[in-house]
Formats: sequence, structure tokens, C-alpha cells
Amino acid sequence: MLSRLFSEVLPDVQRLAADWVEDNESEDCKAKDDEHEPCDLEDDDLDDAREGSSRAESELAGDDDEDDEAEEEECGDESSGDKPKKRGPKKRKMTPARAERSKVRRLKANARERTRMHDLNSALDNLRKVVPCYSKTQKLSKIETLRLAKNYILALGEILRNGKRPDVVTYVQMLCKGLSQPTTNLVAGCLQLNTRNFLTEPCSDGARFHMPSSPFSVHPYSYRCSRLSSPHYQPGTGALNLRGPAYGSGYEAGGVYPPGGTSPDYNSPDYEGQHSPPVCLNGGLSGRQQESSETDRNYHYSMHYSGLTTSRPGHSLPFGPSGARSGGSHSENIPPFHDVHLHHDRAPPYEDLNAFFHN
DNA sequence: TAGGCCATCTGGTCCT
DNA sequence: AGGACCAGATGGCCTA
Repeated sequence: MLSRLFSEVLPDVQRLAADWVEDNESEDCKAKDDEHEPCDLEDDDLDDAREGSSRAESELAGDDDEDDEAEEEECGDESSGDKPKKRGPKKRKMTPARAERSKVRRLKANARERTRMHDLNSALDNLRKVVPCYSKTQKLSKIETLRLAKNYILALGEILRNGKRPDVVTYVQMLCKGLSQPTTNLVAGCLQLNTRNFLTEPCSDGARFHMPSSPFSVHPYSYRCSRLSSPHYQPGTGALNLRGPAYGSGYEAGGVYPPGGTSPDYNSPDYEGQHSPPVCLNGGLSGRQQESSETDRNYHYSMHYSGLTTSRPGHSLPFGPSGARSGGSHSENIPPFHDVHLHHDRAPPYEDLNAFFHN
């Protein structure tokens, strides 16, 4: 299931493959279309389907004197002239009975196709509910859902491999790799990143991308400072570049690269080349966040990173107004993400990881 | 109004 | 023969 999902959704692979075959495919398709002239058809049922209702209607209009099994050369008149006669099975004439059967068959196929697509959409909805960001009203598109799911799986795998938690920017970058800017903003909003924190919170040690020395334990100021000093933060723009080159080889179609590129401080160890476009996080969260107190901000961080810190009281942060970590999702109180759901209803051993990411 | 997203129809291909 | 799957075409809806 997952492997199939992976193979289907890897956008980079698809893009590369599409680019690679684009030129050849156009020629192949053209040649293939040329081969499918009506006179070359050999499958009667395919002919029935191809000719469809228009043919059926014409037959129903008057040519109903043929036997159901009657056969005749389909393109005799059209191919007459200098062209040699086509070989192969002769085509059955469309009779009213055959047309009716074809129509019924087509209707049944349409119904099946609708059902199939509905099932596919249902599965996609289920997938939306288990990726980090879920909103009933602001649904991720299909392609974005698949991309986010892929990134989510990769991020979890990375954490399991490393055995420690990434900083929030890194995590969001991993999740947002290849996503469109609106989706990136939405995901970042779900994780309650906001520009005000970047702009206003002091940096006590000037550390860059500070990582906690111990896995699954985080000091809140480490994150604040890391975000403040992050190369992804662009002073004065209120924007956060969440698509560092280490996390996305290219912005997907529809993305907008800054003209001429920006020139932020790319001293981050993970910087290897051109940065992707900046991501503005001034979205729906900013309004409420601007009203939030320092306590609220601490609450935000604690909700994000408290999941695996309960065993280390010294590093745990006080929970916010709602108190319990496993209680109602804090983000539900934040318009317009009031309907955004973060999930923490899975069985161990995933519980901690998901609590870590979703709370 | 253009572009993105989606649902649906349709024809082709492959498999049982 | 019929079903599953796929991709192209088309039109509707929504949003910037």
C-alpha cells in the first residue's frame, strides 16, 4: 500500500519521467493515433464503444433492417480509390440491438468508474485525516495530499533513523517539500509557526539551528533563537523560506521564484544552492498571534514539543490555557484554522511521534 | 478573466 | 465478455 502510494505520488520522479518521455511520447502518440484509423479496427466491441451513441442514433434513425450478425466492410467507401483494401476481420454493422447493448455497457462502465473514483476520493479523504494538517473546510487538493503524505512518511522515517527531533523549521521544510505555497502556508499554520514570533522574540545565544543535545528534549528558547537566526527567515519581509535546497530540489509548477533570487544569509550548513521562493506566513494565524501573550507563545511551543518531554520534567514546558496536552486541539481555536484537526489518536509506538508532531 | 481543481464521460488496454 | 485501471477531454465551480 505504502510502496504503491510512494510510487504513485513521487512528484519528482513523475516530473522527471514526464520531461523525459514528453518529446518521444508526442511522436509515439501521433503514430499510434495514425494506426487507429477506422478501417484498421479489429475489435467489434471496441468499434461499438468508439462509435458510441452517435452511431447508435443514426442506426436507430432508419438503418434497422440489418441482421444483428450482419457484417459489412466498414470503410469501403471511404477507403475506395487508389488505396488497397484493408484486411482483417470485417466490422459488424451497428444495429439497434447492438447499439442498445453498447449503450447499456457504456452506462454500466460509467457507473463503475464513478464508484471507483468515489472510492479513490474516500481513500484520499482518509489520507487527509492522517497527515499532519487536516481541515474540513480547507481541504488539501489531491495532489497536495499525496505530496504531504509522502513528506510526512519521509519525515517520520528520518526521525526514527536519527533518533532525535528536528527543529521546527527543519520539520516544516521536510513536510512542505514540493508543496504549493498555499499548502505550505496551511501546513505551517497548522504547526502554528508565525512571523511575529520570529520578529519579536529575543535570541539569547545567537545559535543557528540549535539542536537539542538530547533526543526528544527541547528548550523553547532554542527554537525561538534558531528561528530568529534561521537563514530561512527573511528580515523585513515577514516571510519564512521553508523550502531550502536541502528539502526541495525544485518548486512545483505554479511556484514563483523571486526575480533574480534573494540574497539571504545562506550560512546554514544545509544550504547548497538556490533557495526556493519565500513563504509568507502572514496568513490566518497572524491576527490571533498578534494578540497572543508570551504565555500563549510558550503554550504554542509546548504543544508542539511536549509530546516526548513528559519524562523529562526539567525540559517540559507549562501547558497553555487548555491545560492537558492530550485535550482539545489548541489550533481549533485559531481562526481560520478553527477546523484544523491535529491527530493524536494512534496506538503506540506512533503515539509519541504523533503527539510530538500534532500537538 | 485566467488558472486551478474537480467530477464525469469516454475510449483504450490489460487481465481474469 | 466483462471488469479494473488509466488517461484525455470537457465543463462547472471557485478564487485571485
